[in-house]
Amino acid sequence: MSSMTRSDVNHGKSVSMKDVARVAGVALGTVSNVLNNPELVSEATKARVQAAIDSLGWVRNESARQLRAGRSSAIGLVVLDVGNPFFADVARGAEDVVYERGMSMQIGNSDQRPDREARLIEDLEQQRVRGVLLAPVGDARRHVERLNQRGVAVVLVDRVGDDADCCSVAVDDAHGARVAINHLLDVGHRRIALVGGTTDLMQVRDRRAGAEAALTESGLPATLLVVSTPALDLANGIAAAAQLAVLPDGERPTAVFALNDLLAIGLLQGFMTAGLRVPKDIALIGYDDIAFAAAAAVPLSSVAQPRQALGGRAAELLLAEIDDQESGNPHTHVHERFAPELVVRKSSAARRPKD
Amino acid sequence: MSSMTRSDVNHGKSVSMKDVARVAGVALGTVSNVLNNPELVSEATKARVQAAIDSLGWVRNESARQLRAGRSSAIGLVVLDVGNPFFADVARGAEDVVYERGMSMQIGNSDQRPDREARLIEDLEQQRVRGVLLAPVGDARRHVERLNQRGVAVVLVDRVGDDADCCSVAVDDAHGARVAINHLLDVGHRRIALVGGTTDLMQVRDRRAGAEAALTESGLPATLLVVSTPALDLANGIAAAAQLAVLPDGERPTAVFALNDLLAIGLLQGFMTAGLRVPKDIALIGYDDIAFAAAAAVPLSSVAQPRQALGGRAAELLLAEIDDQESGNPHTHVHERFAPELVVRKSSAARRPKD
DNA sequence: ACGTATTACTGGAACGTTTCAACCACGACA
DNA sequence: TGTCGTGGTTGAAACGTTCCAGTAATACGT
Repeated sequence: MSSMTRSDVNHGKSVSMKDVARVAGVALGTVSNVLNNPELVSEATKARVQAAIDSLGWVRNESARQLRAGRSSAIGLVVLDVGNPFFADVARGAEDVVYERGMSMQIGNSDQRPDREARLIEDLEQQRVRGVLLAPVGDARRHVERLNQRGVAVVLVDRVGDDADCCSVAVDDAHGARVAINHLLDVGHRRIALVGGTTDLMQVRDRRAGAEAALTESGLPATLLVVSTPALDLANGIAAAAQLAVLPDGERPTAVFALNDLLAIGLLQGFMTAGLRVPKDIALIGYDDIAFAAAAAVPLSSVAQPRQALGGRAAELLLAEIDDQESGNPHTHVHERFAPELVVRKSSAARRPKD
Repeated sequence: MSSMTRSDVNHGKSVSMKDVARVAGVALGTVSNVLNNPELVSEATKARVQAAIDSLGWVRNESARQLRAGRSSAIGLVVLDVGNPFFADVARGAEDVVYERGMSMQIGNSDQRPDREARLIEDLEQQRVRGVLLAPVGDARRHVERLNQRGVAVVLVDRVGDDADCCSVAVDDAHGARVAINHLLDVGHRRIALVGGTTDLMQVRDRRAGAEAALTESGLPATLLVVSTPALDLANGIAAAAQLAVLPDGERPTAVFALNDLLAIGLLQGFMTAGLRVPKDIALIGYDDIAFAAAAAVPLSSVAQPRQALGGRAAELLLAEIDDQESGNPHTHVHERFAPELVVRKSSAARRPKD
């Protein structure tokens, strides 16, 4: 029972730099220097300290480090739905940029619920993150103001933020919707449904507005049926399909513009089980062009967004603002807007004009 | 210039409880009591302190709190690929359980790279998380041992962990593969390909082993062609399809078992562009049964896993172990194994036995 | 031999919490 | 009248870092 292997070393209280210093026979400050300013320490002591660290299995305590520093080196990302590949890609794009700079990123999803969003932001504040990438549900100004006041930089993601006091990156949603609707009109549709979301989401408002504008601008005798859904996911797509499928043939829209691909894929599934054929009986176009869209039962036409670039650019803007803050440079907010691109696939194939 | 609105309040250094105490005219400890032991404080002071908090806009400093507490109230989740809906669902299941208990969860993805995995675990250690949910790439024993030694509980996710000193939740991968292969044999396939992954992933090893076992047990004169891919994602599926498509007709497998749905959907896409028809020219079956499988170009047969339950149960086990640790109870690791379920769809429809 | 740099290291303060022993006033009880 | 709780509050000591003003020792130029 007298042998002591590496594995019994750390069974008492957690080991601190003080312990390392004691074992290495140096002062606490020296240990700190080995870690943070190695050029100030002689090779010999460096080695001794390193040996002590290894033998004790010491691990830096991030809380203490942060407390002393007064701030963390992390940023937060708050998205509407991590389950949506769109946001997964945005997150990936942002993460790459953030890691590049040696910082870390904390992800949270609000599930489109304002209360959860508020709670997440509060948590991030308590953690003293340096910045927040926010894909807001509803009005973001409250959050932006609050965070700015605390010196936390904010970049709005997937949301034109020229009304708020912060940078933003977005894709021109109104334009995307306009293009989608024009395409449907082009191939001959006159009774179109727009499915998705509730108007507390800015994206939804913009896309609806774009769709309506396209319709009126066209001067064509076309109608737009708007179907709201509580969320923009597969399940709601399926439900909406059922709702549309029961309409009598002459009354049912001949094309559907879904406000995102999750909905579109759900609609597609719903139509298929209801015996409606896409695009023959009903055409379909989605939004986001997630990777699954091309592989859908009927390859899905969709409005493509540069997802990863969106996240990456957002992170870059955030880091730039943090840098400016740091160095005392004046910062002017920039609102970057990407252009969406229509990808036409089979789900909206040309229809012989019949009604 | 003498007026002072709420919004200039916090422009100097960050406000601390000491400031709150000063403004409220009480001792520091009293402020703390208002927050953590409100029943010890009179209503009058409680109100005064609260007012001070509001007017100063004080926000708790989580680092200081943690430093004092010696540990955080967070757990970490390390997954192989956040972009994969399988893990998104697992995360969701875990998150729900964790939040229920007032703790928080930090997600990281290793991208199937051992170095990234190690770095993530290191970060979590530095943050003094209470526990880690780990979907490991490669051998987890090293990590488990290290973390346990530090008093950090670990639960292995999607991985039978009876060889490691920790709890685990998993789905019986060998069984799932067996069922899939048996199904393909049943519908008449004799030249089968298995596509996916490299053997450093346990799931891959198990599924391959199960597939081989099914083949030999069947006693049928069937062959299994194994195609490795560096990752289990869409892109690799497409690449693998191209590789298979160029084989001469009599040599090409008549069915493919993809080790996950991402691959399967990629394969499907690849086959379609190569002019092969599923299931007529080549049948296809996936693994995971993610939501997109049913909506794929050809509805995808797949081996379903209880994804959310997996995550939820993992979190429960982790929290239970943490509780035991806390209360000094002895803890016995449990290895929970869920059963996968075959979902047959069109992509593996019966084939008229011809060769 | 003297001041002056330079290099390697030390010791202690500070960060913002939580916790805990001590204290005070005040009424109840003997 | 003294003693004992008791509800409300205080003050200070931790927690584990980083940072900075010193000190000690060595080398350098005059």
